Amino acid sequence: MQRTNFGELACSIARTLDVIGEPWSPLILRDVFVGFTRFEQLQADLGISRKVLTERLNHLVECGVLERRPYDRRPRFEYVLTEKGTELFDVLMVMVGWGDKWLAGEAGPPVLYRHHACGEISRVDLRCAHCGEPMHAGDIDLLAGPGAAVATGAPG
Amino acid sequence: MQRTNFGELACSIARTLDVIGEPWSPLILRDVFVGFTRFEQLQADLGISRKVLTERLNHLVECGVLERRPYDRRPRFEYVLTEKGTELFDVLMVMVGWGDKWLAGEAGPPVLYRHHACGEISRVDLRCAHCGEPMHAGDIDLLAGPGAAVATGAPG
DNA sequence: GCACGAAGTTCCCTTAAGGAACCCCAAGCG
DNA sequence: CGCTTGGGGTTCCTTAAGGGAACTTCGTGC
Repeated sequence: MQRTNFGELACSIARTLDVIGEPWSPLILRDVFVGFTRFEQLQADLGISRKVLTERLNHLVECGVLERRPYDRRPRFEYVLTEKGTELFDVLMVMVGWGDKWLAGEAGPPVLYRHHACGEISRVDLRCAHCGEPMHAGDIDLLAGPGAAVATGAPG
Repeated sequence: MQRTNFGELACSIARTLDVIGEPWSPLILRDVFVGFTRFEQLQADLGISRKVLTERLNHLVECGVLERRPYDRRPRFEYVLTEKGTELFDVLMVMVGWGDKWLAGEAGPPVLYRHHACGEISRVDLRCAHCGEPMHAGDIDLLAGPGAAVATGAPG
């Protein structure tokens, strides 16, 4: 599969996909966040091919999303989220919110989030960073930004 | 590439990936949102293979994220976001926020969002739907929910 | 010095993406 | 009526990526 490289597009969605758009990558980040930080743990939990897991981990480390660090005098390593990677978890939380609403069905959400600040079972909601009001697809206009390419198609 | 099917996992991230996890799907949704709603427009703007575009559109329609509807007496169709698809745009907005912050570089964001409610150029922020305080990776505990599988690995 | 276990590598097979050519169908036109 | 046009796909071939299992490497511990 000769896959197109999205990273060159003047589009932050495409660029983000270049980091976590490959199959398994979001699930790897989820597992690392949950506490499966070692190669064997990830491989066993996800059932991913060892070859692909190696590739994904290397890529995520190169992108600065994960950090590979030794945890033993023997050559043993664990993968931990960097600040950049931790912030990427926002994307996953929103995916969970959507999946819980539209795909969970009768059984209900497989996982619940308890919010530290209020102690309640809750979910994320998108708000405007400026005024704090809800901010969804219908609440915005798109404008060309400073990094817009000169003559490309759709923006992102 | 015999790709593993994520949809069966008791994990809302995996389930959401089953809908938009394949290459191009998020970019197709972005384009549809921006106004590229026809096959030829999407193909030309994205530079995607017609075969793959056909597959992706069919899948997104099957998943209830897009609706295919005629716009002419001739067999001409356009793809529009359903409510389910519109809400999925939340995920893309958060991806844009992260990409703008971590990947845009010197040039700055390629696209700006103006929020209708306040009229300002802004970005999304994740808040607790219950108390309204910020809600990010470090602000939550995970608990098993009603839809949790009995004996699987990491939750989602 | 031998087994062990984590962390990869290597190899082969299958399948998905790219890309270009081709097809179908309803108008529109002469 | 027959020809052309253009949107919306389909077909076919090539290439590369994922799956899976076997193999390697390197420090410990016994």
